[in-house]
Amino acid sequence: MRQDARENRERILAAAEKVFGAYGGAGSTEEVARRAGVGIATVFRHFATKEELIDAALLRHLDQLTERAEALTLDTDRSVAWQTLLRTMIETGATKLTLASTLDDHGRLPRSVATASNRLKAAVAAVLLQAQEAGVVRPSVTVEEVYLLIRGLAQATATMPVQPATLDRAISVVLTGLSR
Amino acid sequence: MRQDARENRERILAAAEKVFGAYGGAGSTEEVARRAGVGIATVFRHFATKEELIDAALLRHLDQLTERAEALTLDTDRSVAWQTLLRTMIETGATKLTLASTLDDHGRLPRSVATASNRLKAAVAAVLLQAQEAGVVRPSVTVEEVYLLIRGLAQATATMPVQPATLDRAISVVLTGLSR
Amino acid sequence: MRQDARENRERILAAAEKVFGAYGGAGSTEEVARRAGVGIATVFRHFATKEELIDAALLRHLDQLTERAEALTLDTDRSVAWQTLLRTMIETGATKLTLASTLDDHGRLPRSVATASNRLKAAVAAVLLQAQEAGVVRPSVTVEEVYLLIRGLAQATATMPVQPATLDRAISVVLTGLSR
Amino acid sequence: MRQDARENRERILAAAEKVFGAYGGAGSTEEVARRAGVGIATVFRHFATKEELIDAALLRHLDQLTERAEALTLDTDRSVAWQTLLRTMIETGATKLTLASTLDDHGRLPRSVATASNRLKAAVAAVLLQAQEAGVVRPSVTVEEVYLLIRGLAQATATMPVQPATLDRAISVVLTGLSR
DNA sequence: TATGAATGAGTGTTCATTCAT
DNA sequence: GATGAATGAACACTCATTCAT
Repeated sequence: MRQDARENRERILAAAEKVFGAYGGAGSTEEVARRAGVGIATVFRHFATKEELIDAALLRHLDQLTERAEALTLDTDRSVAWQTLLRTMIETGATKLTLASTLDDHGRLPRSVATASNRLKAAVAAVLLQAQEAGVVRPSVTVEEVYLLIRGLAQATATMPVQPATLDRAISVVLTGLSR
Repeated sequence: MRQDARENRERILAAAEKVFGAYGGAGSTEEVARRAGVGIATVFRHFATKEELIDAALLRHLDQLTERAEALTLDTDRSVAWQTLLRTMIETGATKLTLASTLDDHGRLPRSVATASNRLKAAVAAVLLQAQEAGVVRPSVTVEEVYLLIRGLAQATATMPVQPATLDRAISVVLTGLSR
Repeated sequence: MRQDARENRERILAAAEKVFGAYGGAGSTEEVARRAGVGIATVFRHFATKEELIDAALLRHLDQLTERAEALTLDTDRSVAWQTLLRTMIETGATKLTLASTLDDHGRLPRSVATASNRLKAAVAAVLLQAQEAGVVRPSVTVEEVYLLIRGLAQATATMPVQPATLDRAISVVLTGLSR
Repeated sequence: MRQDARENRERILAAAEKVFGAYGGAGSTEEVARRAGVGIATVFRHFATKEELIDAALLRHLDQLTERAEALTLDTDRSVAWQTLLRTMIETGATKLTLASTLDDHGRLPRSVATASNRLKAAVAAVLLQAQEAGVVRPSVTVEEVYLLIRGLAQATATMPVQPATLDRAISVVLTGLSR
């Protein structure tokens, strides 16, 4: 039964990511259950609260991004690694869920998510440092503003259809602005 | 009583701007009524529908921003005008733009709002052009990416507390990136 | 001003008859005001309560019918007078309003309406008596059942579209049933 | 819990029949819930809409009447069967038919209800035919006017208190009128 | 005096969460 | 352990009635 439970949990989280990603906190828990192919009570057995569910989905998402960022640390071409990181984070929409949960209860994001967020920030910082060492990014740049810029573009593209070319140009502007 | 009605309308719009700005479409109409100090039915007498209310608040906001942008066109120091515009839009536009984009996302966005949105974009384009003529911004830059960058930072700061210094640095990055 | 008030009162009553006749007690007071071309407050100045308004409209209607019935008493051909009365009462939909008000507060119709109703019943009784004297209606018949039959057909035709031919046949059945 | 749900559904329908029968479409869904002894949401889980609930209650009622009418077809004494049918439909059908007709008036009346209504009319036609064959009813009579007369008396008795004796006499008039 | 704006109680409906099977 | 039914609090919206001009 452990196995089944695990699978259910995964299915629920995946469904939650889609639902809350698409509709924000306005997405309904029943919709999540439906997409996951389980009963509503099962969702609540795994996650006591809607908020908890959103947070868990967010966590999963952040962890996945962290993994990717850490993988990029090993990349040899640091300029490429740096650009790839930015693009990846922006495009996978890291923050659709941040948006959802944050708007909901304004400013109260639970410790676990904060931690995951910091872990991600650290991973980004690592890649950033390498980029700075490689001279691709100005030394005075901090992770904070980088993170803010990434989150901004991620949210903006997540909430509105954006021409790929336009996004490219925006990213270019940021990369240029960071380089000197 | 025409006068009273006008005043109430204004109070309601102001309240709506706060409420929907803070909580997005999830904000409740009753909360708007409470903050405006009127009965719930009064809100609905002025705006037949929650959506209509949101749209009206949005419109008002966009118009205010447009006005500011147009005023900046007359500024003599174009570099300052340019920087001021960005900062203003990011700082004050924050939540309203989030809301606008949320509505847009799901295909809503009535003509009037779309029009106001375009008017604003045109005003921004005007200031941008002057900045380019003054050599403050690279000629190849388009309003589109500028707009995207503004919206991104606006949304990001709206949905999460951001250190003012961090925002400043992020804006600097953007300004630099746009300048060359 | 007396004159204006009178006119308004009439206009309001006429509008009320239409509105409540068509939608029953579900018709809205504002709709009445609109159709009467007056402000809502004017309606309430004339009739303190929605119920009062409905009752007044009903009253007017009953009085008009009574007048017609009394006129028919003077008719020389009593068979024709009798048939005409039935037809008239059924077709003018005497009871649309009865229905409306009665359903609303179930069983509580105010004295004034009861009185008017009785006056009408008396007028009908007069015509009935003449018909009985003329041998057109069986002597054992009472106003009560006649009234009930009229009200029934009136309500039925008022609440559903009925083929004129069908109504004619139904009336014939009643006339026949009453005659022997 | 299938069982419980079934029971609740029945309880809700029974309550709806009472409430809407008595107050028409003006009856409130909450009142239905209260009488059924369930929460309001339970009502809406079973019937997604007030209208759906009304329709379902109507359907149930029409089906019950049809059943009774069909049973009467088997009766040996056709005169008695005929009289019983009329009486039954007028006395029990009262409010539900009012309701049905009200809905119909405004063009509602979903297919399922229309179908049930036609089935009932067919059943009545069958009993009528037998009565005509038995010489109890004139051959030229149509279901249409019979139906209209029934509906009329049903509605009239539903909307106003009527002396049983008076109703009896009215029914007698109709029966006589139909017989020759 | 007539008007139109304001009001709050009420209605249908939804949704996160709990309970019985 | 999983299910789906039940629940009540909340929300958008309506309407008879009152108030200020």
